[in-house]
Amino acid sequence: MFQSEKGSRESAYSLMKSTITDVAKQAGVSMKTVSRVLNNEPNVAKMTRSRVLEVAKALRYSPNLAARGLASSKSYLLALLYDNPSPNYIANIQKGAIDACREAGYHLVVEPINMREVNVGQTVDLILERLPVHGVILTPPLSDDKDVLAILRRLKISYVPVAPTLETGDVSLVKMDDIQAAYEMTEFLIRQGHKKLGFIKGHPEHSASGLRYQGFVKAMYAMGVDINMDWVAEGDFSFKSGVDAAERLLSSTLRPTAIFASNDDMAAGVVSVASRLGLSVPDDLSVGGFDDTPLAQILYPQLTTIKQPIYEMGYRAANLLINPPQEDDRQESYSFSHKLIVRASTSQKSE
Amino acid sequence: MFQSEKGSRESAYSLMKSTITDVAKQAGVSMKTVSRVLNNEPNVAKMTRSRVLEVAKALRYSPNLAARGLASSKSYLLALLYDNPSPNYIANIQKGAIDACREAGYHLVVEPINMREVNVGQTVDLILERLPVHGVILTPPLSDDKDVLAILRRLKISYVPVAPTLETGDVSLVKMDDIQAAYEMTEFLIRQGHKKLGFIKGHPEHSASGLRYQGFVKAMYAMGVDINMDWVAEGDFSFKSGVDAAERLLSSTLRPTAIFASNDDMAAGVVSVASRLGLSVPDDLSVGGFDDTPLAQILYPQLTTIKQPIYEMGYRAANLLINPPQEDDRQESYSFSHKLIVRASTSQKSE
DNA sequence: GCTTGAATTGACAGCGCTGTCAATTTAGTC
DNA sequence: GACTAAATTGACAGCGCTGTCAATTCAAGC
Repeated sequence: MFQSEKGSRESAYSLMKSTITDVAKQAGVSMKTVSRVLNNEPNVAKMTRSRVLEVAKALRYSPNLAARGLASSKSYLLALLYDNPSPNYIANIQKGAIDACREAGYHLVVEPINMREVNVGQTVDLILERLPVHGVILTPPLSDDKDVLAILRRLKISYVPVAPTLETGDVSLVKMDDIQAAYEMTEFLIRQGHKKLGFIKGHPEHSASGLRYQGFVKAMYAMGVDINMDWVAEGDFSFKSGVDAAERLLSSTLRPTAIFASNDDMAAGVVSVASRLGLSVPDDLSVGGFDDTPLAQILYPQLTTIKQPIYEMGYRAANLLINPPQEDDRQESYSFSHKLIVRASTSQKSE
Repeated sequence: MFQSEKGSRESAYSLMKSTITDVAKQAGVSMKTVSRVLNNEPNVAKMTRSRVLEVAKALRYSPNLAARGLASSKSYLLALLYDNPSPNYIANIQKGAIDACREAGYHLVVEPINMREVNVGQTVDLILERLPVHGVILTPPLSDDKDVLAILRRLKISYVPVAPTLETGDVSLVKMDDIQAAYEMTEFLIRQGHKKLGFIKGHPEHSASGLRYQGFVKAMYAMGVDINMDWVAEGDFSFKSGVDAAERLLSSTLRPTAIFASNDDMAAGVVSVASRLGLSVPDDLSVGGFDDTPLAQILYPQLTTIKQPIYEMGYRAANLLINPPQEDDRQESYSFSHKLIVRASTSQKSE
């Protein structure tokens, strides 16, 4: 029983890749039982289970993903589909997802998708038909892309959209409350004594843009402060667009005393324009951002901003794919909490 | 011959995953021949090849990665191992690698490795034993990690280190010329009339740090400018360390008129300290960075810096793994060219 | 002890593909 | 045309694992 056919595996086991057969022989059970143990299937006697586990450990056995995938048509692979928002956003989602994967022996395949391409659908189709992934994580703005969603459903691949606008109801999703977060930032600025508030919107195709604007409007309304549409500018989340918007908002003689930009990059643009115009931040102008990217702490002055639970969303998204909740305790959406981070770019309005 | 056993595949082929058997039947050849065509193996008649290709296309056939992997012990998977340098660096390497992968039907699995962990080796070992990757891309500082390299060799997994210090000779690597790049920046600053040059080193564990410093020293020497060791500071590539270093360098009455920081984040720290001290950049102090991260253009003033060929290195690294050069045209290392980008943070020294 | 159903285990086929090697066809020579 | 070597093709096994389903063991009840 302790004899292995394939040469002196015992003496050199630490250098060889052992198979499920090796473990089975050593443990004196069938391959199938080993398989059961390794997959946490029920109906294995406790004794047997622990013996197998022991042998597997001793042999440093680790299952071959390809073989598993072929036999079970599971792949232990998750895909992260993204279309380049900030590297920072992706890096964080990615880190969260990978940590969840690692706990479960899964791996993450990353696939950037260029949505400005002609055949986004075809690209996604090709990637996913070839790669037998277990599930897909979608980041904005892909979370709302009809074509992609349709393909995923057609291929019967489960997916979790991160921060989508549409809640289809048939699939779990992870999100944060952009409206509430923007509300809090706006409320904070107003409580600091600001009445002349400017706002810079994000990229029109990102669903978060609309939500953050909604939060701004809602707070202004709730706090009884008028919105001056001259102080609401379009942006696209880029630094450059923040600069452009700020130039418009700050050039007029009647300018806002605080500007809330829909993300940190644009807020950086505002700060930059302000210094060029000789305006002191925060003395002459308070600036609020959104995201809490590393940038927020690198700028001078450091940005007051909203810390998004990006890592957490990535982690949970992967987790939902790996351990899909049972029907009865499935939630439609999993919401994660943000945090208002007050730094030096905002201050009490001095009358 | 046009009859498929598995039901009406023809009528619904666009919705079904077709197998190599389907293609073989349709094309009237054996599975093996189809396999040959799909893998670009030699010894297939041209006619046959094109016919198979046609059928495959019509059937929208795409091979099952798991099955392929199992049968050939290739996996069509590349792994990117990294230990969190800047998200930006990773994002770029990743993008380059993925583009190369996509051209060849490969996919990229990303695996962050925390080098401060106790058992880095074991972690890597586990990941790679489980996941049958075709090759591994190593980013600094993993490129120089003895344990990791040893494991890779033991598992007989080919790898390409990005910007390693050690050139072992038995493996191809991609790099840029950090010494030359730092030389150019230093030379540039000197030619701008600066004689009082400060330098901030990078993280001691990253090989690039030493190289960049070497370039600085070499240029100073070549241009006949003395190095004042009081103006050479240790850093660790973080913004914070740039701030600390700058505070030291700029606090003394006899301060440098230009500071070359080993990366953009630290340069940002310098700029930040300068503004706080009321020094104008570039009038009172020129600042040079390294990397050309997005940050470089967001800062005010925008940074003069070195643009690294990060994307290109990622692309080539993946490419080298997918299409290993033949012995006779194999190069030991593939070097990519950087570029000095002059922006607003440096200026002619006014006497 | 014997029966019965539940718990546990194993035999075996086969996932979709490629490696091996033998069979067949083609081209080249005399 | 016969013969040989080269080019092309195919039959078949098997990669390492899991699903299916049948076999075996166990515990409980009479």
